[in-house]
This record gives sequence, structure tokens and C-alpha cells, in this order.
Amino acid sequence: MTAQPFPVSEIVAAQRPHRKDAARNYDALITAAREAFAEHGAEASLEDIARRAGVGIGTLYRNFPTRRHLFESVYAGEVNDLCRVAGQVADREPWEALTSWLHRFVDYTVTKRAIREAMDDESDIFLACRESMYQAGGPLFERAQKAGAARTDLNFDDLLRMVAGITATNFLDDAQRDRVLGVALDGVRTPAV
Amino acid sequence: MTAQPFPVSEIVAAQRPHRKDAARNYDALITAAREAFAEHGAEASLEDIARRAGVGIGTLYRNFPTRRHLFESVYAGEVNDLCRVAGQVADREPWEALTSWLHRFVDYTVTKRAIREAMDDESDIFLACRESMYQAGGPLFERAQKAGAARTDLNFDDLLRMVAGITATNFLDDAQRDRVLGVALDGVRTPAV
DNA sequence: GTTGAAGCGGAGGTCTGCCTCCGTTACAGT
DNA sequence: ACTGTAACGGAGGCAGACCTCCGCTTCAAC
Repeated sequence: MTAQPFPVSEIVAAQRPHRKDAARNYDALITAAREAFAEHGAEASLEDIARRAGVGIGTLYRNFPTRRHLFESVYAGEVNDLCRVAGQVADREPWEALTSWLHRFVDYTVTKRAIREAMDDESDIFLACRESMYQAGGPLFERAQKAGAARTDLNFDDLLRMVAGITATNFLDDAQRDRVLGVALDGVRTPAV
Repeated sequence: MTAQPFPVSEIVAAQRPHRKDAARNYDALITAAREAFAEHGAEASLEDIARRAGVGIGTLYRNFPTRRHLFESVYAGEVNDLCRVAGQVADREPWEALTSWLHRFVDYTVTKRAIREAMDDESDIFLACRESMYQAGGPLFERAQKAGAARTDLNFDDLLRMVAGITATNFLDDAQRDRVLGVALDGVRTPAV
């Protein structure tokens, strides 16, 4: 267990309750919510989530006073994971490191359908998520730019939103999503002179 | 008024009722629904749409027995408009024609938030919409490919979904959306040899 | 102008989700 | 083992959306 330098990681750790049964329920709720959000988007029924988790609706509300709290916790968990992945690819070639991280982003993120909304949210947690993503992915992008592999007339926010858009889109299959992401990323590449 | 060769155009024309008051209400409902879908996505409240249109909920249901019927009609109207635009750009340079049509797509479409779902729907009307989009935009793409301006290792469906993804994404402003779309389309361009 | 049919609208029944409240249960510190 | 407290869970009240039904209105054909 290494140190977690990202703002979001503290938030993630601080939420989980101490008592044994409470912690178990908390985990079950996060898991169930991840599934439900993946299937139905951020509007998934909270009572359904509680049912899936095998806990009462009251327990859900005690842990997460609002729908937003719950969604934030799920999303923050995913962002936290992705930030750690960014460290793991740092030793590769600049362009390879960047694109493999972005591919991971679209494949891993299960809250796909709700990402667009999260991009514009100004609450503390979403700000921390974005801040963490910048800290984790920004250096990969800058390194690719400095290496002459990525064009310099767009910024990291542009790139992240482009990838988020592709992430949130339905494709016929994973092969098509990969193909399309590859094409879009080719546009980010510095054109051959 | 020229002939409309697209499958969707017949559908659009056939829906509108004959009687004067009925036609007026129909138009008001389509307009109100366009607004509501733009604001709240495809799950917008039907009672709210009827209120905006200034008609009773019963009138809404008589014209559109289900939410799907209403959404299909709004969407088909937009597709119909876009298909006509495709004819208007056909005299430009191949690459210019294609990209200006696609920019028009992201700017004009007001049902942005619901497009992703429409891409995968198998109902008659959505099939007709997609068929029409292929008839209208496919030739622009093929012409760009034949002219050596667009790469040949992706198909028109790939392209449309990529653009739809960017369309449905929230950006900070229109300039960012345009910038990102431009970058993604650069990826579609044949790389300089 | 008459008249029949097409169209109108909204009251109201139903369903589903949200959220609170409180009697019961299970944990953990002593 | 005991016990205070934190956590549990689901009944139930509330809100809002869906959709039907039917008495009233408006159109347009004659």
C-alpha cells in the first residue's frame, strides 16, 4: 500500500464506517450502486439499489443522505482507481502511456452514462475528482506534447471531454469503440510534417 | 419545394393531422417536446410538455400514444432537416462538404442528450432515420474517401457514432465543442504520407 | 345554418420512487 | 457477560408522473 497523493483518495477513505456490519453494508451499497448506475444511469432507483445490496432503504439513506452523495462516492472510487493506473503506465513511451491510460478510462468506467453530467458538476467531490484526474493524466499528456507526439493546440480538458464523450456513447461492440477512440486519438497526434 | 427521397420524410409528413385546430396543437406539441427533450433528455415529463404546448394531456396522448411515438416524431423531424442540408453542401470540396455537414449535425441537433439511445433503437422509425442519414451523409463520406481525403479503415457508422458522442457531450462552450470535433475529424483525415 | 364526427381537456385512479421515523437488533468497550 | 450506543430496516405518508375516460367544444362538409 503506497501513499495516495490524489485529493480524491482521502475522500474515498474517509467515508467508510468503522463498525463491522456498517462497513459491510457500505461496501454492498457501493457495489450495487455501481451496477445500477451502469444499467440505468444516474437516475437509477435508490430503493432498487438498497434491494440489490440486501439492506433496508433506511441504511442507504444513513450512509448517503442524497442521491448525489451516493453517486459521488461511486464515481470517486472509480476516479481513484484510474489515478493509480496512471502511475503504472508512466514508464512506457510517452504516446503509448497516454493512450493506454485513456483506453483504460473508457473500458473501466462503469458509470459511463453519467460521466457527462459529472464533468460539469461544481460540488467539492467532483472538483476533487477532476483535480485528481488532472494530476494523474495531465503529466502523461504534457510528456507526449514535449516529446512531439501530441499536438499543442488543445488542452487536457479538451482531451478529457472528447474521451468522455466517446466513453458515454453506445457502440455496436467493444471493437468499434476501440476503433473510434483510436481514430479520435490519431487526431490528437502531431501531424507528420 | 423539391421531392424528398429520404424514407423519413414520408413518415414526417404523414403524422400531421388535417383539421386546423388539431394541426396547430400537433405543431405546438412538437415544439414543446423539442424544448423539453433538449432540457431534460428523453425522460422529460409528458404532462410538462402538454403544459408548455398549452394543450391538455389527453391531446398529447391522442397524437402520440406513447412517449416513444412523441420522441420519434421530434427526432425524425430533425433527421429530415439534416438530410436536406446534406444536399445543400454537395457542391463543395469533398472534405469540406463532409465536415460542414457534421458540424451542422452537432450544432443543430437539439435532442442531443437522447441521441445515444436513438442510435441503438430498432423500431421502424429509428431504422428509417438511420437509413436516411446513411443515404444523405454516406455519399459525402465516400466521396471524401475516393478523393483521398478520408481514411478508408473506418465506416460511416463509426464516424456517425463518434460525432454523436461528441454531440451528446457537455462542453464549456461552443468553441470547445468545435475545437474537439475538429481534432477528432483530423483523425478521420488521411494521414499525410 | 345544420349536424355529425373529430378533437379537446382535465379529473382521477394507479403506480412508483423519495424520504422520515422509530421500534428492534447487533456491535464493541469494559 | 453487560450495556450503552450506533446501526438496522421497512412501514407509511408524500409527490409526481402515467394514462384512461367521457362530457364538452369546434370544425368542416353539405
